[in-house]
Amino acid sequence: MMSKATQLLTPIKVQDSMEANKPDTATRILDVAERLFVEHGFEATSLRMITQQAEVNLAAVNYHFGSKDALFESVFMRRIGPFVAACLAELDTLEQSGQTLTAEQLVVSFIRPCLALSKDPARGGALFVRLMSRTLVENHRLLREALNQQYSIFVQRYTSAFQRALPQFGAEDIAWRMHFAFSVMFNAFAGNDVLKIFVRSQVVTARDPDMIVKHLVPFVVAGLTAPI
Amino acid sequence: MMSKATQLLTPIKVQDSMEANKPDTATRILDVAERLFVEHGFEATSLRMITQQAEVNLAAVNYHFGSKDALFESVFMRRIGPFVAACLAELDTLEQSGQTLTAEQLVVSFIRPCLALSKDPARGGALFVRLMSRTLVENHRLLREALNQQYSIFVQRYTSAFQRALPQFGAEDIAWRMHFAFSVMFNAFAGNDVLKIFVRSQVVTARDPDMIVKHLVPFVVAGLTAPI
DNA sequence: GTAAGTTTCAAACGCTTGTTCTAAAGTCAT
DNA sequence: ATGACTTTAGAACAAGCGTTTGAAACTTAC
Repeated sequence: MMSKATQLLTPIKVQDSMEANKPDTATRILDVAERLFVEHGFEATSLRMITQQAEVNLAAVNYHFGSKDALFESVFMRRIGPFVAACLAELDTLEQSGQTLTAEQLVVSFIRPCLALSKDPARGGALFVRLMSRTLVENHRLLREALNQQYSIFVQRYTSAFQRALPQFGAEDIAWRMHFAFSVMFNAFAGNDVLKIFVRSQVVTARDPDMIVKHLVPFVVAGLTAPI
Repeated sequence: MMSKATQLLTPIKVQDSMEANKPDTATRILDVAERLFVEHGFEATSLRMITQQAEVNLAAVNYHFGSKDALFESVFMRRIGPFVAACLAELDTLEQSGQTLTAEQLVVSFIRPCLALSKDPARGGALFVRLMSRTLVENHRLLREALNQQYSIFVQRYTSAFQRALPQFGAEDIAWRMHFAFSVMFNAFAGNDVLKIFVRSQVVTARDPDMIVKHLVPFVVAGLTAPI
């Protein structure tokens, strides 16, 4: 297997324009695995399902990624870095303006990257948010180990930003409200409509991202800023 | 296998007080399966894990329930009926008072049964709410088929109640806000803290149900009633 | 053209899965 | 105690799982 450093130095291969403009093996595996992990979950997705749909050999997964666990980690890591970076960039821009930030601005700084993600199929579209919500509820090894401290800066930055935006609340109140706020935002973009447990289809099944935002922002901001 | 009708007519068996006051085979399977389905998910829970922990024979699951799928359905159905009934009973009590209901009253009418569930180990404690959130994100066959229309009364009752409590909003706005409200309430009781993706432990890990409610109600009510 | 390195491929490995089968054990009314 | 019925028990089943192997095919550099 090519090392990671070697990969970066390798010149980009020009594809035969005739038959295959499809991406290379590893990328095809990542794309298919991402979709199937979201649709069926980690355990219910077999390597044979992945390799068949990606049109690669069964052994290719273990060759390129080492194991099914490592494949999941690669799928997740491919997206989370750019996503967190996008959120932090939004925060940077806001804070550089010097003005006192509102809760709404902070909410939007998180929602905007979600929205961009939802509209960009090249970055997996809305799949990654759904993958995160699945990964969360499936309580993956990945979350308890590798990932845990690596992106803690995300929560730290938002926590201190919200503490400055909502100085009337104590640290514990802020933590609770952030928990609720991010919970509803994540699930909104992931399309987890709890009420669909009880009825066949809700209005949310349309899932126009702009529509989500339009209704989501007032709800979350009101919840965050409500007097105790 | 005993038919369902026969089961209801069978007199309750007096247990030997000496060694086994543990419940009968089917109940023990249901209890263990409920816990393991919540902990590991449906696919990652094997019948052998269940039967070993329940201290019953492997074949007992297929004998009493027919299949693993049917076992899951039984686990779910055992809880959902009483839960929905509790919510509707709260609604009945409120509406019989004749007064105009507030959004907060409606929120509490849902939260109170969640709270009662969380505090009653005999009814699975907080497990059932977690099971629902897992079932939702795992997109189970059960939800797409059997369950779907059976408890639609739940959503109907809350929808019309919220429409009366918040007459300033249109039907679509109500639907969106209910989607958000129930999303955050479910995830709060299920303990799904999205931010724990990024940091090791949040304040929520304590999970004192009364603490959840104290912070949850103001957030949800503010979100529901916020001007558009 | 040769050799070294990289990637693909088919086949097989040992293991676990849900389910089934048949016999044994237990329960209960007559 | 007999016979009908219900429940438990251990063993086995075919099928699917993640992973490994070794050779073939391809690519790249000299």
